[in-house]
Amino acid sequence: MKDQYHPADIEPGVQQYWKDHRCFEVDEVEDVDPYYCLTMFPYPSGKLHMGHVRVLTISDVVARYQRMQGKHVLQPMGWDAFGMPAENAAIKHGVPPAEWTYSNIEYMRGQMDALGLGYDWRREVTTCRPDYYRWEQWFFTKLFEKGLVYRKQSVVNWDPVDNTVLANEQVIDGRGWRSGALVERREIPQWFMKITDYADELLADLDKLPGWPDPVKTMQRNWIGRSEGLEIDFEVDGDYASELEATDGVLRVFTTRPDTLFGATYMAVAAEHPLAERAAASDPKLAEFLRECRQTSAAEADIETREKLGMPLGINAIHPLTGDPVPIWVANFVLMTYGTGALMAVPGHDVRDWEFATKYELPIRQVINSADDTVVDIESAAYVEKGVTVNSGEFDGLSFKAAFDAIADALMAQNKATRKVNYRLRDWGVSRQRYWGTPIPIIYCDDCGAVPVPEADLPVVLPEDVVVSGTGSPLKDMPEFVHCDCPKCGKPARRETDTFDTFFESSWYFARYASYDCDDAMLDERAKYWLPVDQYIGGIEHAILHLLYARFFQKLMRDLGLSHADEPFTNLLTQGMVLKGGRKMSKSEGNTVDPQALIDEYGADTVRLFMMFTAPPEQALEWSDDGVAGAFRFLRKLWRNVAEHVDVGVAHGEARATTDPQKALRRKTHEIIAKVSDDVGRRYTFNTAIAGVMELLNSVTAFAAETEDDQRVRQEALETAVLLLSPITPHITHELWQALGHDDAVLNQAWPAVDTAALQRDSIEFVVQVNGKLRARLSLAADASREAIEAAALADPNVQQFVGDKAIRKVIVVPKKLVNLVV
RNA sequence: GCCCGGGUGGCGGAAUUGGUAGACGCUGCGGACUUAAAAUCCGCUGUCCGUGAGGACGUGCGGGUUCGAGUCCCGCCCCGGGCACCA
Repeated sequence: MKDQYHPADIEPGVQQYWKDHRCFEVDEVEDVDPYYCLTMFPYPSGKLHMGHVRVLTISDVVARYQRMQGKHVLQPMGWDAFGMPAENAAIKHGVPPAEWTYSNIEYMRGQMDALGLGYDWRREVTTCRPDYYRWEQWFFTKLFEKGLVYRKQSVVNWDPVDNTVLANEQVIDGRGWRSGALVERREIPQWFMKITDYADELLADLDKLPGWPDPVKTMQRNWIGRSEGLEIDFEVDGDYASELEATDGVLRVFTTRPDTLFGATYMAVAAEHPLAERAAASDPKLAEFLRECRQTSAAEADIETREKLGMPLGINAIHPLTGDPVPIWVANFVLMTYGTGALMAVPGHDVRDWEFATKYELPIRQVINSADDTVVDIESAAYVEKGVTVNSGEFDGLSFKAAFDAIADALMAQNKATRKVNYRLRDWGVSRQRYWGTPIPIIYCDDCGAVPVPEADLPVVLPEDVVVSGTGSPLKDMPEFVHCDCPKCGKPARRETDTFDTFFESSWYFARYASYDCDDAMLDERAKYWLPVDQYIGGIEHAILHLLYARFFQKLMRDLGLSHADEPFTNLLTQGMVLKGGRKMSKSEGNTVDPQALIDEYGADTVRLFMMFTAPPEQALEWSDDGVAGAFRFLRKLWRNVAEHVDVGVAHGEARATTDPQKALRRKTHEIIAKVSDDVGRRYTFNTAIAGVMELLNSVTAFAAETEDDQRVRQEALETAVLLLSPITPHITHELWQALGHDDAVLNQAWPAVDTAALQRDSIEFVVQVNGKLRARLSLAADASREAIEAAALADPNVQQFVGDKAIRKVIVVPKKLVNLVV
């Protein structure tokens, strides 16, 4: 073999070997243990960025490790190919979105191959192709038939100058990114999916996912936000029957704290609430205020962080138990989309209500006292703990639960309340007023209303040869697309021009990989073979939306009989971002690193090794050019060690250790096998696994091989290093494995096993502490008795100095580790 | 604003169940080899005191629990992710 490591000479050849031998093409064979390893598929933005390289490498390492565990591993790849960037590129460069997308895919696929990623490319899925999206159109029509989709008015960001809907990302400091105009919230009709029908199951099944990180499950629980409370009806003084039609003529509010009902001193409604609009009709100041309220993006973060403002409507509600008038205000922090768009404000016992009441000098009433001796002073702050009711008439002196029940019963007896489970989770709005997406398969007929496109007419193909101008959807300007006949009555009708949210495509692609070439159904039997995904890997930024939608889709597919699994992903690994200079790598920051340049300079193995060594996968990774060079140095050192070893001679056969250096190297070899197996197989801490192999190689370097036995022990150590590294750096280890005298490929080898006999130690180092501070280290027999350990510790001169003539009060011995003398 | 993370040497990080803080790598400094450079190898590298042995301090800040806290508890500060139309 060559004595120098030249990755450019070996990597293309190894990749060709995998291709020629179809190493990563897997079918549904029996009597094997299938393992489905999946990476979140990328958006084809142009070139791979370092975040891609990181997640793709992590997945490839897992897939190759599982293969060495004897699993029948599927690792597919595809493209989340619809989305806004393609439209932006089209506006900027005049390239049709389809052409731009397909050429990006070609380029990025080549980069993935150059990284040595082991995919079954036969199964490639591209979401902008009709053979993919036809099935989600079909799926949508099935859900329509089941009543799981519906159309309603919903808020969007409206740019009044460009006359177009903007994504939250396109609103910068409250203004449209192109026009600079102040953005307003506007309501338009949109399609929704009833994810709230599945809220309870989505919540409960989180407990069936031990392989998911706890923070992700907590975020999803909080996002679903189940709360048990009471819907309370407040009569409104005056005739507002038509404004309150949706809530049976009353102002209906949801609260989780009915025990504080007597402390409600005002009501607050959203700016979009019909009562506010009615009041504004005869009050120009109020109308102006509502207009200002609407002048913000629809993003919750914007609404929640702006200054809390309000105005009285001049309308009173009537307290359902006291009969007192309660003024109704409009407030800019009340969300029309949560609950009923109205709330009862209890400033004494809610932080936000307290601040609002203080600002507008509204009354603050204490109706809860502490259950212990804590002093409650609602003049200085809201008291939000659950306690005992006061100032609540006949309901005084009750605990939270008792007051909740008593007040609920009293109201329900008068038909003024209903026990209600409320969710923070809202139904999923899937309509987008954009071109580059899946056409929503609906036809509008003046007589028949919204009619789903019949299966025989699917797919509704998105025209790809278009000019995108940036104002409005090009589909609206294409009569040949819009004009059609009603599938029900045959009269002229109009086709829906909105497209699906791109989360729609990414909510089921994991299943389609199994049935990638099925052209008569969305999924077939093969989905049952592979699903659920054993290991799913992707960015933490997807912890809520994508992962919740995919879980929802899996349940929908199950309920339509397409799949058997309740949950799509058994184990989840969320990887952190790649940073440079402490900031996210991005074009706008101007701090990107091109993976291709690195592959050209150092080879794919170095890039992979650096990515895996520099940080554990869940943490953010700080980029370092010096670190890449260090990774390359390590591979060069590994190569040189093997080259020098085989130069002496390949030494197959049992590695017998008789001398102390032989025993030490064998012990190190097997300690490292144990450590790396745990790090890769259980902990997914690839950084510490690599550190372990580095330690092993340091031991090999320090080992002088003179005898034939020495040579065998060194052979074992080097083979171990090569096998343990092979999932991470598959090209160099492919070459080195053959150099070490093997004909078969390293990727088909079994993961090495620990020889427990090699781990034996005669003595163990104990740490001696006096009052918890380290004072000595002692080498003692592994089976030393407690008394012997204590005696040896006391005999140490440094320990004696710190014990002195003080009495020993206590001795704590941690077996095989530590002894602490408390004086 | 709300939900979820994170903060350890000059740097990335390690410390897996409350038990030796700083593994491994990078950087830097010193040395070997070389005509020279590259490459490679060896030594040192948390701060302070000390020739040394060793000692004091030290894991964002302030308190607490414990024989013992980077790790657990309470209160803060700062940074990152998400907030439903970026993907």
